[in-house]
Amino acid sequence: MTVARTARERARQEITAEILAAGRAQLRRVGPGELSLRAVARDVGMVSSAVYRYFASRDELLNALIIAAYDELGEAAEAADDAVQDRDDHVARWMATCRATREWSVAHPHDYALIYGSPVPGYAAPQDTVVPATRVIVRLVEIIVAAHAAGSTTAAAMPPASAADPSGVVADAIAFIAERSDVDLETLPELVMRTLMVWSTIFGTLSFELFGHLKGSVSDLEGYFEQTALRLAGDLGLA
Amino acid sequence: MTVARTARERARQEITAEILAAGRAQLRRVGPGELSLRAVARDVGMVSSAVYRYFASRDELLNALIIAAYDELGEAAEAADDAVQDRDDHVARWMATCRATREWSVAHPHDYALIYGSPVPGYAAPQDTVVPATRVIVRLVEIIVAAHAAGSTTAAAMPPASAADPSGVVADAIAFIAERSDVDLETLPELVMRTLMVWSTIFGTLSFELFGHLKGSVSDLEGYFEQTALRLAGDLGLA
DNA sequence: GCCAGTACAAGAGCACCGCTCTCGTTTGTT
DNA sequence: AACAAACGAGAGCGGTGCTCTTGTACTGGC
Repeated sequence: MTVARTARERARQEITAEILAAGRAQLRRVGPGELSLRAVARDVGMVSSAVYRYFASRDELLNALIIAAYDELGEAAEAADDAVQDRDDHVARWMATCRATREWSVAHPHDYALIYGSPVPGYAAPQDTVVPATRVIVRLVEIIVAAHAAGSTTAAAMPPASAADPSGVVADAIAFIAERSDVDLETLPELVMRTLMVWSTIFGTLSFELFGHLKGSVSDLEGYFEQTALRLAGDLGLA
Repeated sequence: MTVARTARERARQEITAEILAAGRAQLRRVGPGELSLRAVARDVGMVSSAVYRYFASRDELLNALIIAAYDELGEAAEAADDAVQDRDDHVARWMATCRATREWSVAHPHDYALIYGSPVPGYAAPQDTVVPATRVIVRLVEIIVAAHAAGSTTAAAMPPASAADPSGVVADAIAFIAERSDVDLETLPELVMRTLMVWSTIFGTLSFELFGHLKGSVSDLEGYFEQTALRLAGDLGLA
């Protein structure tokens, strides 16, 4: 896989990694919109045109950085869940995963903006970002499913009287999960609906925090996120 | 207020409005990051340096566009609520306001990205954006308060057993509302907490939709938003 | 071991960007 | 009428993404 045959191939891999690292370093200082390919080139001691041997355009470089950011965030979230001793304490696992997600986001605001802010390249995210982008939500779904399999309250599985059956709008999401795991959620459309909503709430909350929309309304941002995550766990029936 | 004394002042107002309009027109084609002050100048038949007589920098122009976008969105949301005949049908008012918010956002994706995407200028949003930015949430709070004053179920006013008292983290938000209206929510911290969460869910959902994060999970985006808004109304006790 | 062929880094250059400065001209005030 | 302020145009600076050309170092086949 990562075996580098010739010296040239090895060098190519190393330099590609160096450019990527310089890009990530620059993202610690400036936002995605201000990230300059020329500046990255300078940081690695190259002339700007040389970088084009490794990335066809600035957008392609940004795309690689997007994938790296998704992977790092997914890694952090999964590690936090894995670290929970009692695998049956689903609330603890949920909170650990949520906390890790926020902590990574707060620590890497520009990376967060890169993946969850307004898309800078085109509108269509390239296909190769899909898998790394799903790591956090896939893990969250695993926790939710485990909790419900263990007999957590099915309160969240019942739609409110006023709302229509969500089967139609969540069909794609159910298929999405079915493709990626052996979990079949077809009999729990309301739970899937709630999961999508909770997912939106988590990243809506983080976007609000990181983009400054909570300024003036919430000062204890960590405490607010904690309270939010707790209520979301309750909404999902993670007793 | 808008009375223009001299011809020069009148011209200044008109040209400022022209520049702003050209900027908004450009936002229909490109995103905030690609908005070019020089292109805006060309559109209004000026040389780029002349624009600096009206806006000190590109960021200041963007800031004016942000305020305009906030105001347009707030206007759309308020108009939708005002159009509901039965003022006591709080669910109808809630849904109308939510729908209008989504409709404006979908119709103006670049304006949406400008105000709810990653902030392009600095980190601190200038003070003069605060008031227009609050129009939607202030209206939503009015509906929620009206519903609870009318005796809607107080289910949402009770925190789940597992979650701590949210009074601490929502204190600023309560003060924020108290400053802007004669509503006192100090006795309903859980409702305020839920309102903040719901607010995050709405814009988290819209950001996910507009920034492409629901691609592959939800195809009927309008239906999904509708179902989401209905459940949020339920969560808030808008019986 | 030599020789194509190829990957590579560097440099010049293009069009565009935000922004500054200067220079006449127009407008409003005294 | 005289002065000052506001204004539009132009040139120019340093920066950007990207392309093209040029010379060089490496690689695989003979």
